[in-house]
Amino acid sequence: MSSARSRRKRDPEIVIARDTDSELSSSEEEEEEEDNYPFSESEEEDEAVKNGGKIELEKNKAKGKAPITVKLIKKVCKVCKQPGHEAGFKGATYIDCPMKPCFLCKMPGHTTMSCPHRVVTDHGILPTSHRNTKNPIDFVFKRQLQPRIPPIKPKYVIPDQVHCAVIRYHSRRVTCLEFHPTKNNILLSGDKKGQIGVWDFGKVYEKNVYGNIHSVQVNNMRFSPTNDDMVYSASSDGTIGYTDLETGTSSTLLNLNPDGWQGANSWKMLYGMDINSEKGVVLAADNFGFLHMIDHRTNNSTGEPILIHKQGSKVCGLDCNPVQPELLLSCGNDHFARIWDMRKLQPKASLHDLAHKRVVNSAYFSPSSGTKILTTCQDNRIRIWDSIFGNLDLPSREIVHSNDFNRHLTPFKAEWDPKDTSESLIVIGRYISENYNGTALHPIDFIDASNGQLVAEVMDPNITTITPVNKLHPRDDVLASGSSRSLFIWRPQDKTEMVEEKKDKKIIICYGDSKKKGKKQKRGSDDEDDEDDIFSSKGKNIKVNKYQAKTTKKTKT
DNA sequence: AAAATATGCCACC
DNA sequence: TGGTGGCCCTATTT
Repeated sequence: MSSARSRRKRDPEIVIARDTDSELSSSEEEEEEEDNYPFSESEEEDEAVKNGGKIELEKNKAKGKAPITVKLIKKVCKVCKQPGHEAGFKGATYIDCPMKPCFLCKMPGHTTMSCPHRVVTDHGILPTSHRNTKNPIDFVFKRQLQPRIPPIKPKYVIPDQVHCAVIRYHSRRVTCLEFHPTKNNILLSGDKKGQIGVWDFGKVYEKNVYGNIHSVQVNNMRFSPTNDDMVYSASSDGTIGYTDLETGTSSTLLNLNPDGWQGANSWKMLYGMDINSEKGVVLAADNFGFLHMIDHRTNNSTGEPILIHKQGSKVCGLDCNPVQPELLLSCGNDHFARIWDMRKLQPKASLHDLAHKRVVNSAYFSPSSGTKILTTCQDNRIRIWDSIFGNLDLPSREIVHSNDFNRHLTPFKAEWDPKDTSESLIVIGRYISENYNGTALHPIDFIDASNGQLVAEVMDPNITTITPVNKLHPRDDVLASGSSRSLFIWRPQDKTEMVEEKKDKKIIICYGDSKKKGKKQKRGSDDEDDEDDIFSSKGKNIKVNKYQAKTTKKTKT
C-alpha cells in the first residue's frame, strides 16, 4: 500500500480507480546508469575487435606462468552487425547505428541524435519553390475564399493533460478513433482484432465493446449523417459494417470476400472510408486499388468498383471535401495522393496526382474551407498544399517528422484540428522518443502547418508506448489518443484544474488483460469484474519531474 | 530477465 | 509481377 501512496505523492492528480493490485514495486529503478557501454578502452578488447572478436588470448606462456585465457564475445551492432559500435537504448536515449541514414530525416552523414531536424523548434521545414500565382482559379480563391479565413491565428488551446483513460481497454492495439457527431463525450474506437468500443469518457466507467462486427482490424469508422446511432465501419475482413450503437445489431453492407479465404493473394481488405452525404454514398477503398460505393439510402452498392490507385496496391485513405461535394481525395501505397472529381470517377482520370516518396498513410482536405491538403507519408514527412487551386506540382511545405512505418504500429496520420478556423493546427504522434529526465517518452506533436512550427509536444510519464492514433474533438478542447491497447482523453491543463477543484481528479481505470478476458468472452460488454492491472508494465512508477507541454525542452544527454 | 511471438506488409530483387 | 526477406526507437507474454 505504501507504494500506492508514494505513487500518488509523485503524481498527485492521478487517482487509480479500483486499485486492487498492491504489489507495485516501489520505484527505485532509474538513474542507475550502469556504465557498461561497450566502448571498452582495454587493449585486449581492441585487439579482439581487430581480430574479429571471439578470440582467446594466451599470454605469458613463454614466461612459464599459467596461461590466461580471455574469452571475448564479439560485440557487434545489432543493426548493421559490424563491430566497433552498438545501437540501441542507453538509458532513455537511443543510440543510432552510424552506418544507417538518420532515422528521422533519412539523410546520410549524421545520426538522429545530431539531426538538424531533431532539435530545432520548427521541426525542419523544407521550403519548396515559389508558387505560381498566375492561375486564374487561384485568383478567384484569393478574392472570394481567402477573406473568410481569419488572417490572425487564434491562440492555440492545447489539450496537454491526461484527463481520463481506459488502460488496456481493447485486447489488441487501437487502430482508429471517431468522436460522436452530437454527443460530446462519446468516443468510438476500433482495434486490430475487429472490435469496436464505445466509451462515454464523461462518465468514464461507461463503455461497451462490440466484438461481433468484424473479424479483423477496423480501419475506419464514420457515423451516419442521417442517424446518430448508426456507424459504418471498414475492416480488413473486407466488409463494411453498419451498426446500431444502441442495440448492437449490425448488418454487412459490403462483403468483398463472399467466398471466404481463398489465399492471401485474393483476400480483399477495406481501408479508407468516407461518406459523401450530398451524393448519398458511402465510399470505401480496398487493398487492390479499387474504390467501392454504396448507396447510403438503399445500402446497396452502386456500380462497379473503380481502379483509383495502382492495380494491386492498397488505398490507405479517402476523404471527401467538406465544401465541394464533387471533390474526393485518396491516397495509397503507390506513393500518390490523388484528387478526383466525383462526376468523373474512372481509372487515370484524377484531377491531380500528388507525388510522394513513400506510402501515403493519409490525405485530408482542410476541415473548414476544404482548400488545403495535409498528407502523412512514410518517408517521415508531413506535406501541406496551401491551396488546391494553386500549382499542385509541389507541396507548399514539407515538415520532417518521425512517423515511420512499423509493422507493429498503426500507421501515423496527421490530423487537422477541426476547430481551428485558420486551418493550421495539426496533431500527430511521434515515433522516436526523447529522453525526458531519464525516461524515454514518445510525445504527441502539435504542429502549425502554416509554418512548420512545433507548437506543443504533449506526453504523460505513464504513457511509455507510442501513440500513433490521435483525433481532436470537433467542438471541445479535447484530444483523444489511442496508444497500444489504451485510450486517453486529454484536456487543457488550466481547464482540467478548474474541473478538479469542483469535482474529483483525473481517473485512470484499468482493466484486465486479454487473456483473462478470454474466459468470459461471451458477455462482451462489461468486464468490470476482471482484476485490475494498474499500469502493469514499466510505465507505472516512472519518476518524471514536472513537465510543461507548451514549452517543453528536451533534456539532452 | 532474455527470448519468443504475434504478425502485416513494404521494399526490393 | 510475384515471391521473399527484413523487421533500422513494438508490445506483451513466457
